[in-house]
Amino acid sequence: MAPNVATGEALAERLSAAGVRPSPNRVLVLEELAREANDATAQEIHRRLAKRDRSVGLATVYRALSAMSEAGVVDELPHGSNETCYRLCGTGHHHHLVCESCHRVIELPGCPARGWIERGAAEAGFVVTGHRLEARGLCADCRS
Amino acid sequence: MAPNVATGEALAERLSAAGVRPSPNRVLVLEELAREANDATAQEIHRRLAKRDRSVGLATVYRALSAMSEAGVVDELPHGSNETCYRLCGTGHHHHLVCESCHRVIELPGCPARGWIERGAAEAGFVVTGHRLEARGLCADCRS
DNA sequence: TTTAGTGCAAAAGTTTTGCATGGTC
DNA sequence: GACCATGCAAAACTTTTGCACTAAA
Repeated sequence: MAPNVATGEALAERLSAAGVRPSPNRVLVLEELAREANDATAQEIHRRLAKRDRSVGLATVYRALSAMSEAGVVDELPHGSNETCYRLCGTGHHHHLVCESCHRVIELPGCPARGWIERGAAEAGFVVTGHRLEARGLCADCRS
Repeated sequence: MAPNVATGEALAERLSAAGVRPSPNRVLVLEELAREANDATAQEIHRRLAKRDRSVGLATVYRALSAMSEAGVVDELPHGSNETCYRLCGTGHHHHLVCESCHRVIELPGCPARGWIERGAAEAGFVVTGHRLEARGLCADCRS
């Protein structure tokens, strides 16, 4: 089954709501991301769209992801490598558990870190603007 | 004052202990990192060494940082941008609070996330191999 | 008519690799 | 000699930018 069932229209609305004009290409990029349960790079999305005869210029893919990430429509998951991964996630505050081997992504809802960070930050005279928590592991499939 | 007072010898020992042969160039790179309270990229280290007439080939800097990071001697802090930052940190488990404006780095000792991750992972059938938590904020200086 | 979006090619920037050389065990 | 570390230059890649063109408000 499709990992993230969402029509183009629903996704377009999501863009509008976030203040990003839902141009055809942006919706295509977001659709492609919605078909992927895990994460994907700009290059991957570009390649996949091309394979489906929905080719979108690479620069446009980058610009689209950038805009959507800025607007909070997609998450940026920079897990270590030198390419940026993107994912279409749930809307609540959550963190990620990523399989090191197959890149499967699990959302962990909630957060254990907020208060802890605030306390440490106050001590150091910092004002916290955000945080990211990412866990690595091996999924059941990749362990066997 | 030097942010991280450490002689070349002490650093060399640290490398040996981690199973990285303390070649002169590796020690130079590590020394340069020790002079920096916050974080630095491979390019920065390369540039700074050159300025101090201790020039080390760029490829060597990359290879050194790679090896030391692998061995756990230095931390890799991939905070978003497309360049990798490195830092010479304390040895205990800790996380980082980074100033968005000046890149000042504070270590927050301890960890609020371990148990929480383990619980979520067990539910999803994952085995956890590690995690990273990074907080962003503004330091006192940058707020004024 | 004015603005925003797009494709293409070129540019910029970081990181990696190949290879020849020199040092070390 | 075998192995590791190194420098240099070239390559590989990802991402950004400039520019001309098109579609849309």
